Amino acid sequence: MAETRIILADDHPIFRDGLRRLVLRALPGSIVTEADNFSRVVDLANQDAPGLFVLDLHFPGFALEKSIYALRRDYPASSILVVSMDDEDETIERVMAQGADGFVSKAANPATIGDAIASVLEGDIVVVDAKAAAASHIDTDGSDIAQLSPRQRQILRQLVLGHSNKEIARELGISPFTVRVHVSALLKLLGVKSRSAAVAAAKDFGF
Amino acid sequence: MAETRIILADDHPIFRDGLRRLVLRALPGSIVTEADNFSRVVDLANQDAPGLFVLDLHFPGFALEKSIYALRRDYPASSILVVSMDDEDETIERVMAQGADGFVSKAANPATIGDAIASVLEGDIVVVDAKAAAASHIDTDGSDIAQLSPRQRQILRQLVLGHSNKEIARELGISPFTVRVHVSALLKLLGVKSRSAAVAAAKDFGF
DNA sequence: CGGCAACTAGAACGGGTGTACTAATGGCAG
DNA sequence: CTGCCATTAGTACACCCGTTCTAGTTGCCG
Repeated sequence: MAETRIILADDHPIFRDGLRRLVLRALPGSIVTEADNFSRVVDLANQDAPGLFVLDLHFPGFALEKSIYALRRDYPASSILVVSMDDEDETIERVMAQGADGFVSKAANPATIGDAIASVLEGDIVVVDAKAAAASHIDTDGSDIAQLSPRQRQILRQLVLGHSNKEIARELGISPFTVRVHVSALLKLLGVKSRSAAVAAAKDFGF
Repeated sequence: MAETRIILADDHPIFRDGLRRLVLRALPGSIVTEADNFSRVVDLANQDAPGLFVLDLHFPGFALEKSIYALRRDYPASSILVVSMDDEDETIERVMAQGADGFVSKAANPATIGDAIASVLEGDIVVVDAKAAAASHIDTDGSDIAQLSPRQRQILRQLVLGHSNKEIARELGISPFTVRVHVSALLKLLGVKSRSAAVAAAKDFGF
């Protein structure tokens, strides 16, 4: 719950984004900084030693047989978690032998990765290979959103843009009163009590 | 802007999540359904032929030399975009030769992938290899959020949970008046005009 | 120690939000 | 054709939100 600093390195923007979301979910209130190459990782760590490194296994400047060891030496108080596409047993062994605190396959489901992040920061040693990853049967969470009427989805999109009822009315060419009817119905369907919560729910789905 | 249906297939949950967000950004109002294996893709397409398939190159049940052709044949009106980690020239050639409408490297930055999705749906043929992907210099968008005070970040976390000022006050053990002061300051710093917009901004960052 | 920033609390005001009604229209399935 | 649902519009009411004040208390940096 503290102000843990976390340095996240991966050269694939989509993956980096996904990992940041996971970290912020697993460790609410933590401060995540990102890098897409190893020298940037070192820069960031020099500015302020993090509680945790979350590292991809293949990104510019990173060398398995050197980089983990270097971080271990220079930032002994920081935990190191490696997240990799390559989850061969041999690779995992080499990573752990270099002194990492954890290894997680990128094929693992989000909840599992989140748990691993939290555990490693607690001081545990964690290994999640492809077999332990488990097929995350696809979220039916979207079902709430999928069952909205077309107009309601349209309204929801406006809410996500932070628009007021008046602005939405102008945008869609209908009365503000009508907008309120739609919003009210929307909140009931999403099972939330305020438009802010509706925005949060929609954004969780990716809206 | 219509109600375009899109089927998204990838067996890596994090990547699938990221792609869904990209699709929903690139095509607001579209309806995205997901699959982590090819037979599920076919099931979904049979229920309702999509305007676009967004497919990973390696996932259970998918065979490059058969599956793209099969979709082309059974759903001739649907566009097909392949998104792959493997962005060798030879692989791209094989994918396009099978009749895909587009190919995008997973290393591409989100904006580029989003553009590709929109273009393919417009009927264009698009190829984005690793060289065209361009290093998406890391978003400093988070800077807005990074410069918040600890208390403000704490308040923001509460906003994202959809809590009212009264609830936040109870949660943090302070007066509702004080909460309003924090929220007001927060909105100014984030450059938004309402708490809903603040939630949207925070969620975009991954909060 | 003096000044600055963060956090706290409250008053006052204008406007926004959410619910509960009534009511009318158009479309589509049975 | 009839009933149901989505959409539209309005009224009324209670409550919440966001801004702008003033003002007191920390704690830290120079």
